[in-house]
Amino acid sequence: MKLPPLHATRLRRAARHRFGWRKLRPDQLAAMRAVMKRRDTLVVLPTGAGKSAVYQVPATLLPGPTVVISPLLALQQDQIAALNDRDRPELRAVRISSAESPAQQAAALEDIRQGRARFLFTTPEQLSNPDRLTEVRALRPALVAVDEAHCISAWGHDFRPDYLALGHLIRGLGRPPVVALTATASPPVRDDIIARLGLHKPRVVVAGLDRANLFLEVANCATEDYRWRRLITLLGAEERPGIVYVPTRRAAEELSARLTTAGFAAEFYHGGMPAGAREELHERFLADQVPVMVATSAFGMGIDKPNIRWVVHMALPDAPDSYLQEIGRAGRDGEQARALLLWRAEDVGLRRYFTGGAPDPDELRDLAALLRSGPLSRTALRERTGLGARKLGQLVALLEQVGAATTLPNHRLDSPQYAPQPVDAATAALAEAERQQTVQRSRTDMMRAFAETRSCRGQTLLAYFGEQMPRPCGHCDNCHAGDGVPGDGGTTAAGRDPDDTPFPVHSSVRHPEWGSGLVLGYEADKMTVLFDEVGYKTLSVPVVSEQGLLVPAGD
DNA sequence: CGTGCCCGCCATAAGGCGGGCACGGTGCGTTATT
Repeated sequence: MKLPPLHATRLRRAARHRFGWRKLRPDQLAAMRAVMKRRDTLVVLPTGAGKSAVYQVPATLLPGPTVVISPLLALQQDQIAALNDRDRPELRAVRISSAESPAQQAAALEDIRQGRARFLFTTPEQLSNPDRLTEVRALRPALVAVDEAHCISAWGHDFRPDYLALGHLIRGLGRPPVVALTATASPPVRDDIIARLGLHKPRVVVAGLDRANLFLEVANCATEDYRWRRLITLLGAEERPGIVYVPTRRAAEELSARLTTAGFAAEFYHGGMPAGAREELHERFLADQVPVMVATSAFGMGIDKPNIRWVVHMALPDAPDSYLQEIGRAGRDGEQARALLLWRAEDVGLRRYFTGGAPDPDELRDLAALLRSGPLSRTALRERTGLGARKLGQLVALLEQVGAATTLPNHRLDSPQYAPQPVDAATAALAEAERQQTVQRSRTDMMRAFAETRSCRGQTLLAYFGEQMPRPCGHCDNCHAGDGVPGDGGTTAAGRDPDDTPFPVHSSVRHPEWGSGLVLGYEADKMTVLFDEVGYKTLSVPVVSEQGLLVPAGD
């Protein structure tokens, strides 16, 4: 027997009366109900599917303010404006960040305290200040919403180290229930989010990864010139606006200039531009004043625009995670949209570079030894070791993961009580770095496999995310070329015999060489398995069956 | 890992070529200076 839909009526009423949303989709409602029951929740929904609603509607019903942790100040700005435009005190949002003066920050806290505002937007960096944490804790938040939660996994290791500590920081807030939200999270990223935030038996809601109105297309480009001509062909045929993703800042500037010269008005956007210019471009794009945006991956997070007609990639992305997120910005209005990937084998080199090489064991050892001499600030460590901030961050993160370093509340770094000897710490950290890089490389391998596959791209992409699609998607180039027409159920991939799937999806298996792994999915005669140590692998089902390569493993 | 650029080399001369080298993404916050 199913229990009656607790809270559903209240949630629907709040959505309608306070936000003007007449309908809630089942996945939204399921997530909201979990939040209402004070249960930790992880929500994976595409941009524009009403992710924000999942925390905003329950927030208006809970007895206390909601702390929203969101990675980008520009993104927060839009979300705050959207809430405050409704001009209802129970929806008012304030913010604490480096963009506010101390007086403004005090006023924001006071507004929450007095019940004049319900949402407090902030960053992990703010909360990592102990005084700040105490102030926010004193507000007795009823809910913590972590927006763009995949950043924990993507940025935590070195880029924004405070993301790594977010779980501890939330505990420091008195550990209210947590709802984590993201548009793309493959199984290991989900696990990472759950582990790092310390979510307790979370309700996981995943929906809408397949986008039927998005046509997926890939072209392997033998030359740079061919890549350019394919782009021009699309620009000549399609409406505006659209986004062209390029791998480097320089490429963004050069390509937009070249396009403009060729008669296709375009702007460029990347992380090296002044904040003011970025903000202005962002707004102009939203206002339909930028027909073609040529950008690095800096552009797009939180872009909530319904009418983007196409997204072109001028290089192989680093992983299907980023790819899905970037193409997911197209066709949010439900109208037809295109995702075209123009790639070359040479693109992989840049990805290799960004993945990074092996850290220096001597540097690791010396750093571990230095930490044993007592707590030191990052600045002091930089001076003593001569390492740059980025590199030091990487090494410290690795040492933390092997128990040879710890961050104190005052931000100083210290050696834990039972830390391993520096030499052993270095060895362990090196192994950990290798494992991380192997997994990251395997993600790029999967991106390349997606680009090279001759079977349904929708199925291939979803298999990576551990979602089964029973039939070919019908909205990719390979489906349209005739392999596996959807709906007839009788040919190739669509007509797979259940006997051809020797292990259930999401079951654990063991490989003699690669160790334990998780079956993510099947498409055509291939199966995708995510191994703990070596990352993603695609195996031939007949070979696995004939040679008994995999055996079931306990969880 | 791959690309693009500079430099020097060779030597009928001019331009072509090889070696060497720099560069390559994502942003919070703080602080010193205009």
